[in-house]
Amino acid sequence: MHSTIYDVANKAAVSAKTVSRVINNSPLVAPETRRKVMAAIAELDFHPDSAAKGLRQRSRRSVGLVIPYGSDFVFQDPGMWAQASGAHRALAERGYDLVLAVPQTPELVLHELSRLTKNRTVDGVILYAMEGVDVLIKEFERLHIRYVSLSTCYRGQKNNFIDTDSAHVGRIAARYMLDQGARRIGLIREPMRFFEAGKASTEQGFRQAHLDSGVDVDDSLIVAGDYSIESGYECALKLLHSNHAIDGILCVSDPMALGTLRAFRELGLEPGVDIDFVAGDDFPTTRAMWPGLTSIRTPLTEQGYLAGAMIVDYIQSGKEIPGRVLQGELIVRQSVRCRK
Amino acid sequence: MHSTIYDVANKAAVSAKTVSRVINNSPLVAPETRRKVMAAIAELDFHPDSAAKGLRQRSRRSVGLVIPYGSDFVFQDPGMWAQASGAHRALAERGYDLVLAVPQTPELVLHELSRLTKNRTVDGVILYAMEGVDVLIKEFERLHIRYVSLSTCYRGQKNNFIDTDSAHVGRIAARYMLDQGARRIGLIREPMRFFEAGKASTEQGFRQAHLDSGVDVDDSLIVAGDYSIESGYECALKLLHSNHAIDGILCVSDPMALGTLRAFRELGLEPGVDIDFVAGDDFPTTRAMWPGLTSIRTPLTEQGYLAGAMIVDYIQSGKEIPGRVLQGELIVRQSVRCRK
DNA sequence: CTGTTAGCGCATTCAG
DNA sequence: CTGAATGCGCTAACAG
Repeated sequence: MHSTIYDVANKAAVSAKTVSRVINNSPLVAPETRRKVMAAIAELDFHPDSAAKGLRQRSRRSVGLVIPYGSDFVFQDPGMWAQASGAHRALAERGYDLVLAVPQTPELVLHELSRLTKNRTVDGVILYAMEGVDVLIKEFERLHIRYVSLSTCYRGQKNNFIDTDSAHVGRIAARYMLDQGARRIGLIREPMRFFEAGKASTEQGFRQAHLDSGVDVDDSLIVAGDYSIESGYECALKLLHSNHAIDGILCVSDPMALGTLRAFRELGLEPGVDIDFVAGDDFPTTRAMWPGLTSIRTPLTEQGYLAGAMIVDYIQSGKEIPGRVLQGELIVRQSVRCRK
Repeated sequence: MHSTIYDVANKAAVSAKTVSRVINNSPLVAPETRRKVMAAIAELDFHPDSAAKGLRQRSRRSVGLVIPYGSDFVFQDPGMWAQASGAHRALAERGYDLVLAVPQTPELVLHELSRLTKNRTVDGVILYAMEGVDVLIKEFERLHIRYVSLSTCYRGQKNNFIDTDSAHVGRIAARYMLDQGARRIGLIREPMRFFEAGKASTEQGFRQAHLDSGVDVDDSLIVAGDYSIESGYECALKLLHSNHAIDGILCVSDPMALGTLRAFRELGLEPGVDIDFVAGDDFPTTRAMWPGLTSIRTPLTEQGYLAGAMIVDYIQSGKEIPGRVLQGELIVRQSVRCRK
């Protein structure tokens, strides 16, 4: 039913090895021979068996994308999909397939990774760095599992990661709001222990911006959400109902920004009119729902793309690659009032 | 570096075949032998090579998920994630990996599928049925590519699909609105030529409900969106700005519902107070952003799950499986007024 | 219950 | 430039 390299060799009246050379683009084939072989391949609709090839070449040409927090989280966070999208594209361009691995509990992560890598289903993995992965990474290094992490896995990590600079966006967003005249800004930040402890948080940049502007930070105006819409809603209500007069809110993620907008709506507040607001992520959902929101744009798709490119480099070269840190930017629209 | 089945056999002082039996859970192994082999496996940290196994057994234990419309669409539609999530879980439970295939253009779909299936990277595929796939399906059948489609690919398809009944939800949603006293309902429906031509649309159910209630349908109140937030916004504005007095809006998808809510907000309309509204999909985004919306809930995660289960059945049995149609339901909350 | 033989489909020697 | 032999790691088919 499926034809093999020998069928092609027979039809083209050459040896199997010659066919092999043709399909692997070896230059050591006479043009005429190549033509004959190509014709036979087309005629038989021959596709080299990836398992046989992988067995021989010890490479599966595929990469696992591992997200250690269960389907519900993965499949609902748009940021994760942006990263996955970028990774998929980089891999596809390089001839690698993307295998999704979504362990249902954190305990299963290492098991899943062992399976995928040790049985050579994949040549390497891209993994989402969250609190707790540092212990896994030690295992990976011991086991020579090739990985690239999205964000850093442990303090001082030098290689094999693509990170985004949270402190930077916190700083530029807060500075902008302060420059426009806001004085009491509420911050809805990422969860307290989501990333590894060494990673600079949005809050650090937020505080730095205040320091730079000579404005005091009120600790009670800093609250941490869990990236969900609900938590954005609750954090915003908490800030808005506190008896401190809030000037504006800076919210670091898109779903949480949506929750904040719900709180605004319920309280009859219009962002850019009654209160300053900087939203996170700048994803289509919020952008299209509330046009004109000034937002933080983090290059998540690019992060995924670079991670895909990096893991392939690593796999093919065998050499670890220095990590990279990406900078987000502030997209200024109309939700922060100018009162200078 | 990696140990093989022979290393294990040596250490356990048995033959390779016996090791093979142990790792494949054959009952034909003495308990004591099994114990010895297991110990050797653990000691050597042995994992059978998936390529070698696949080559021998002619099965890769993986399934492709093919979405023929490019990354941008795929990675942004929450309904797609829900389906992907369900499919992933079903496959994981059955020991199959999920390989993502996202051809960047419709023309590349067949090529991508050929590659994945003919070179045996995957044992079968789950594919998203959209207009145009019917020609692909003929190819698949000719090539014996095993597939299960999400929704039907061509009129009269009997096997290998998991569909959802659009007409049904259109009918129950419209009937409910009519029962509550709405008389001029705008419908924001799915794109006109998104699914195969034979598939009953929401509009058909919508019309049937009107027929059942003896209420005339005004054709100008039926508009088709493209599943995006923007199109929901534009469709809603079109309906609301028409000089027909609109009672309510029925919107079949969640992102379009979000766009509709933006239109409501801009016009100062409160759903459930100033206008009736039934939203689509009932995804977290809209549900958490606007609590209290009466919504259509389509079991998309279940659809993906069943598709994953079905493709594995098909792969393992070699027999085509009769298709299934899933019914959505109406989740009644507070966005439709009762005026009886 | 266990072992031997052979070969899945391809690519790597090493010769021509 | 081309081909013959050999084996990647595993498991069917057959013995015992």
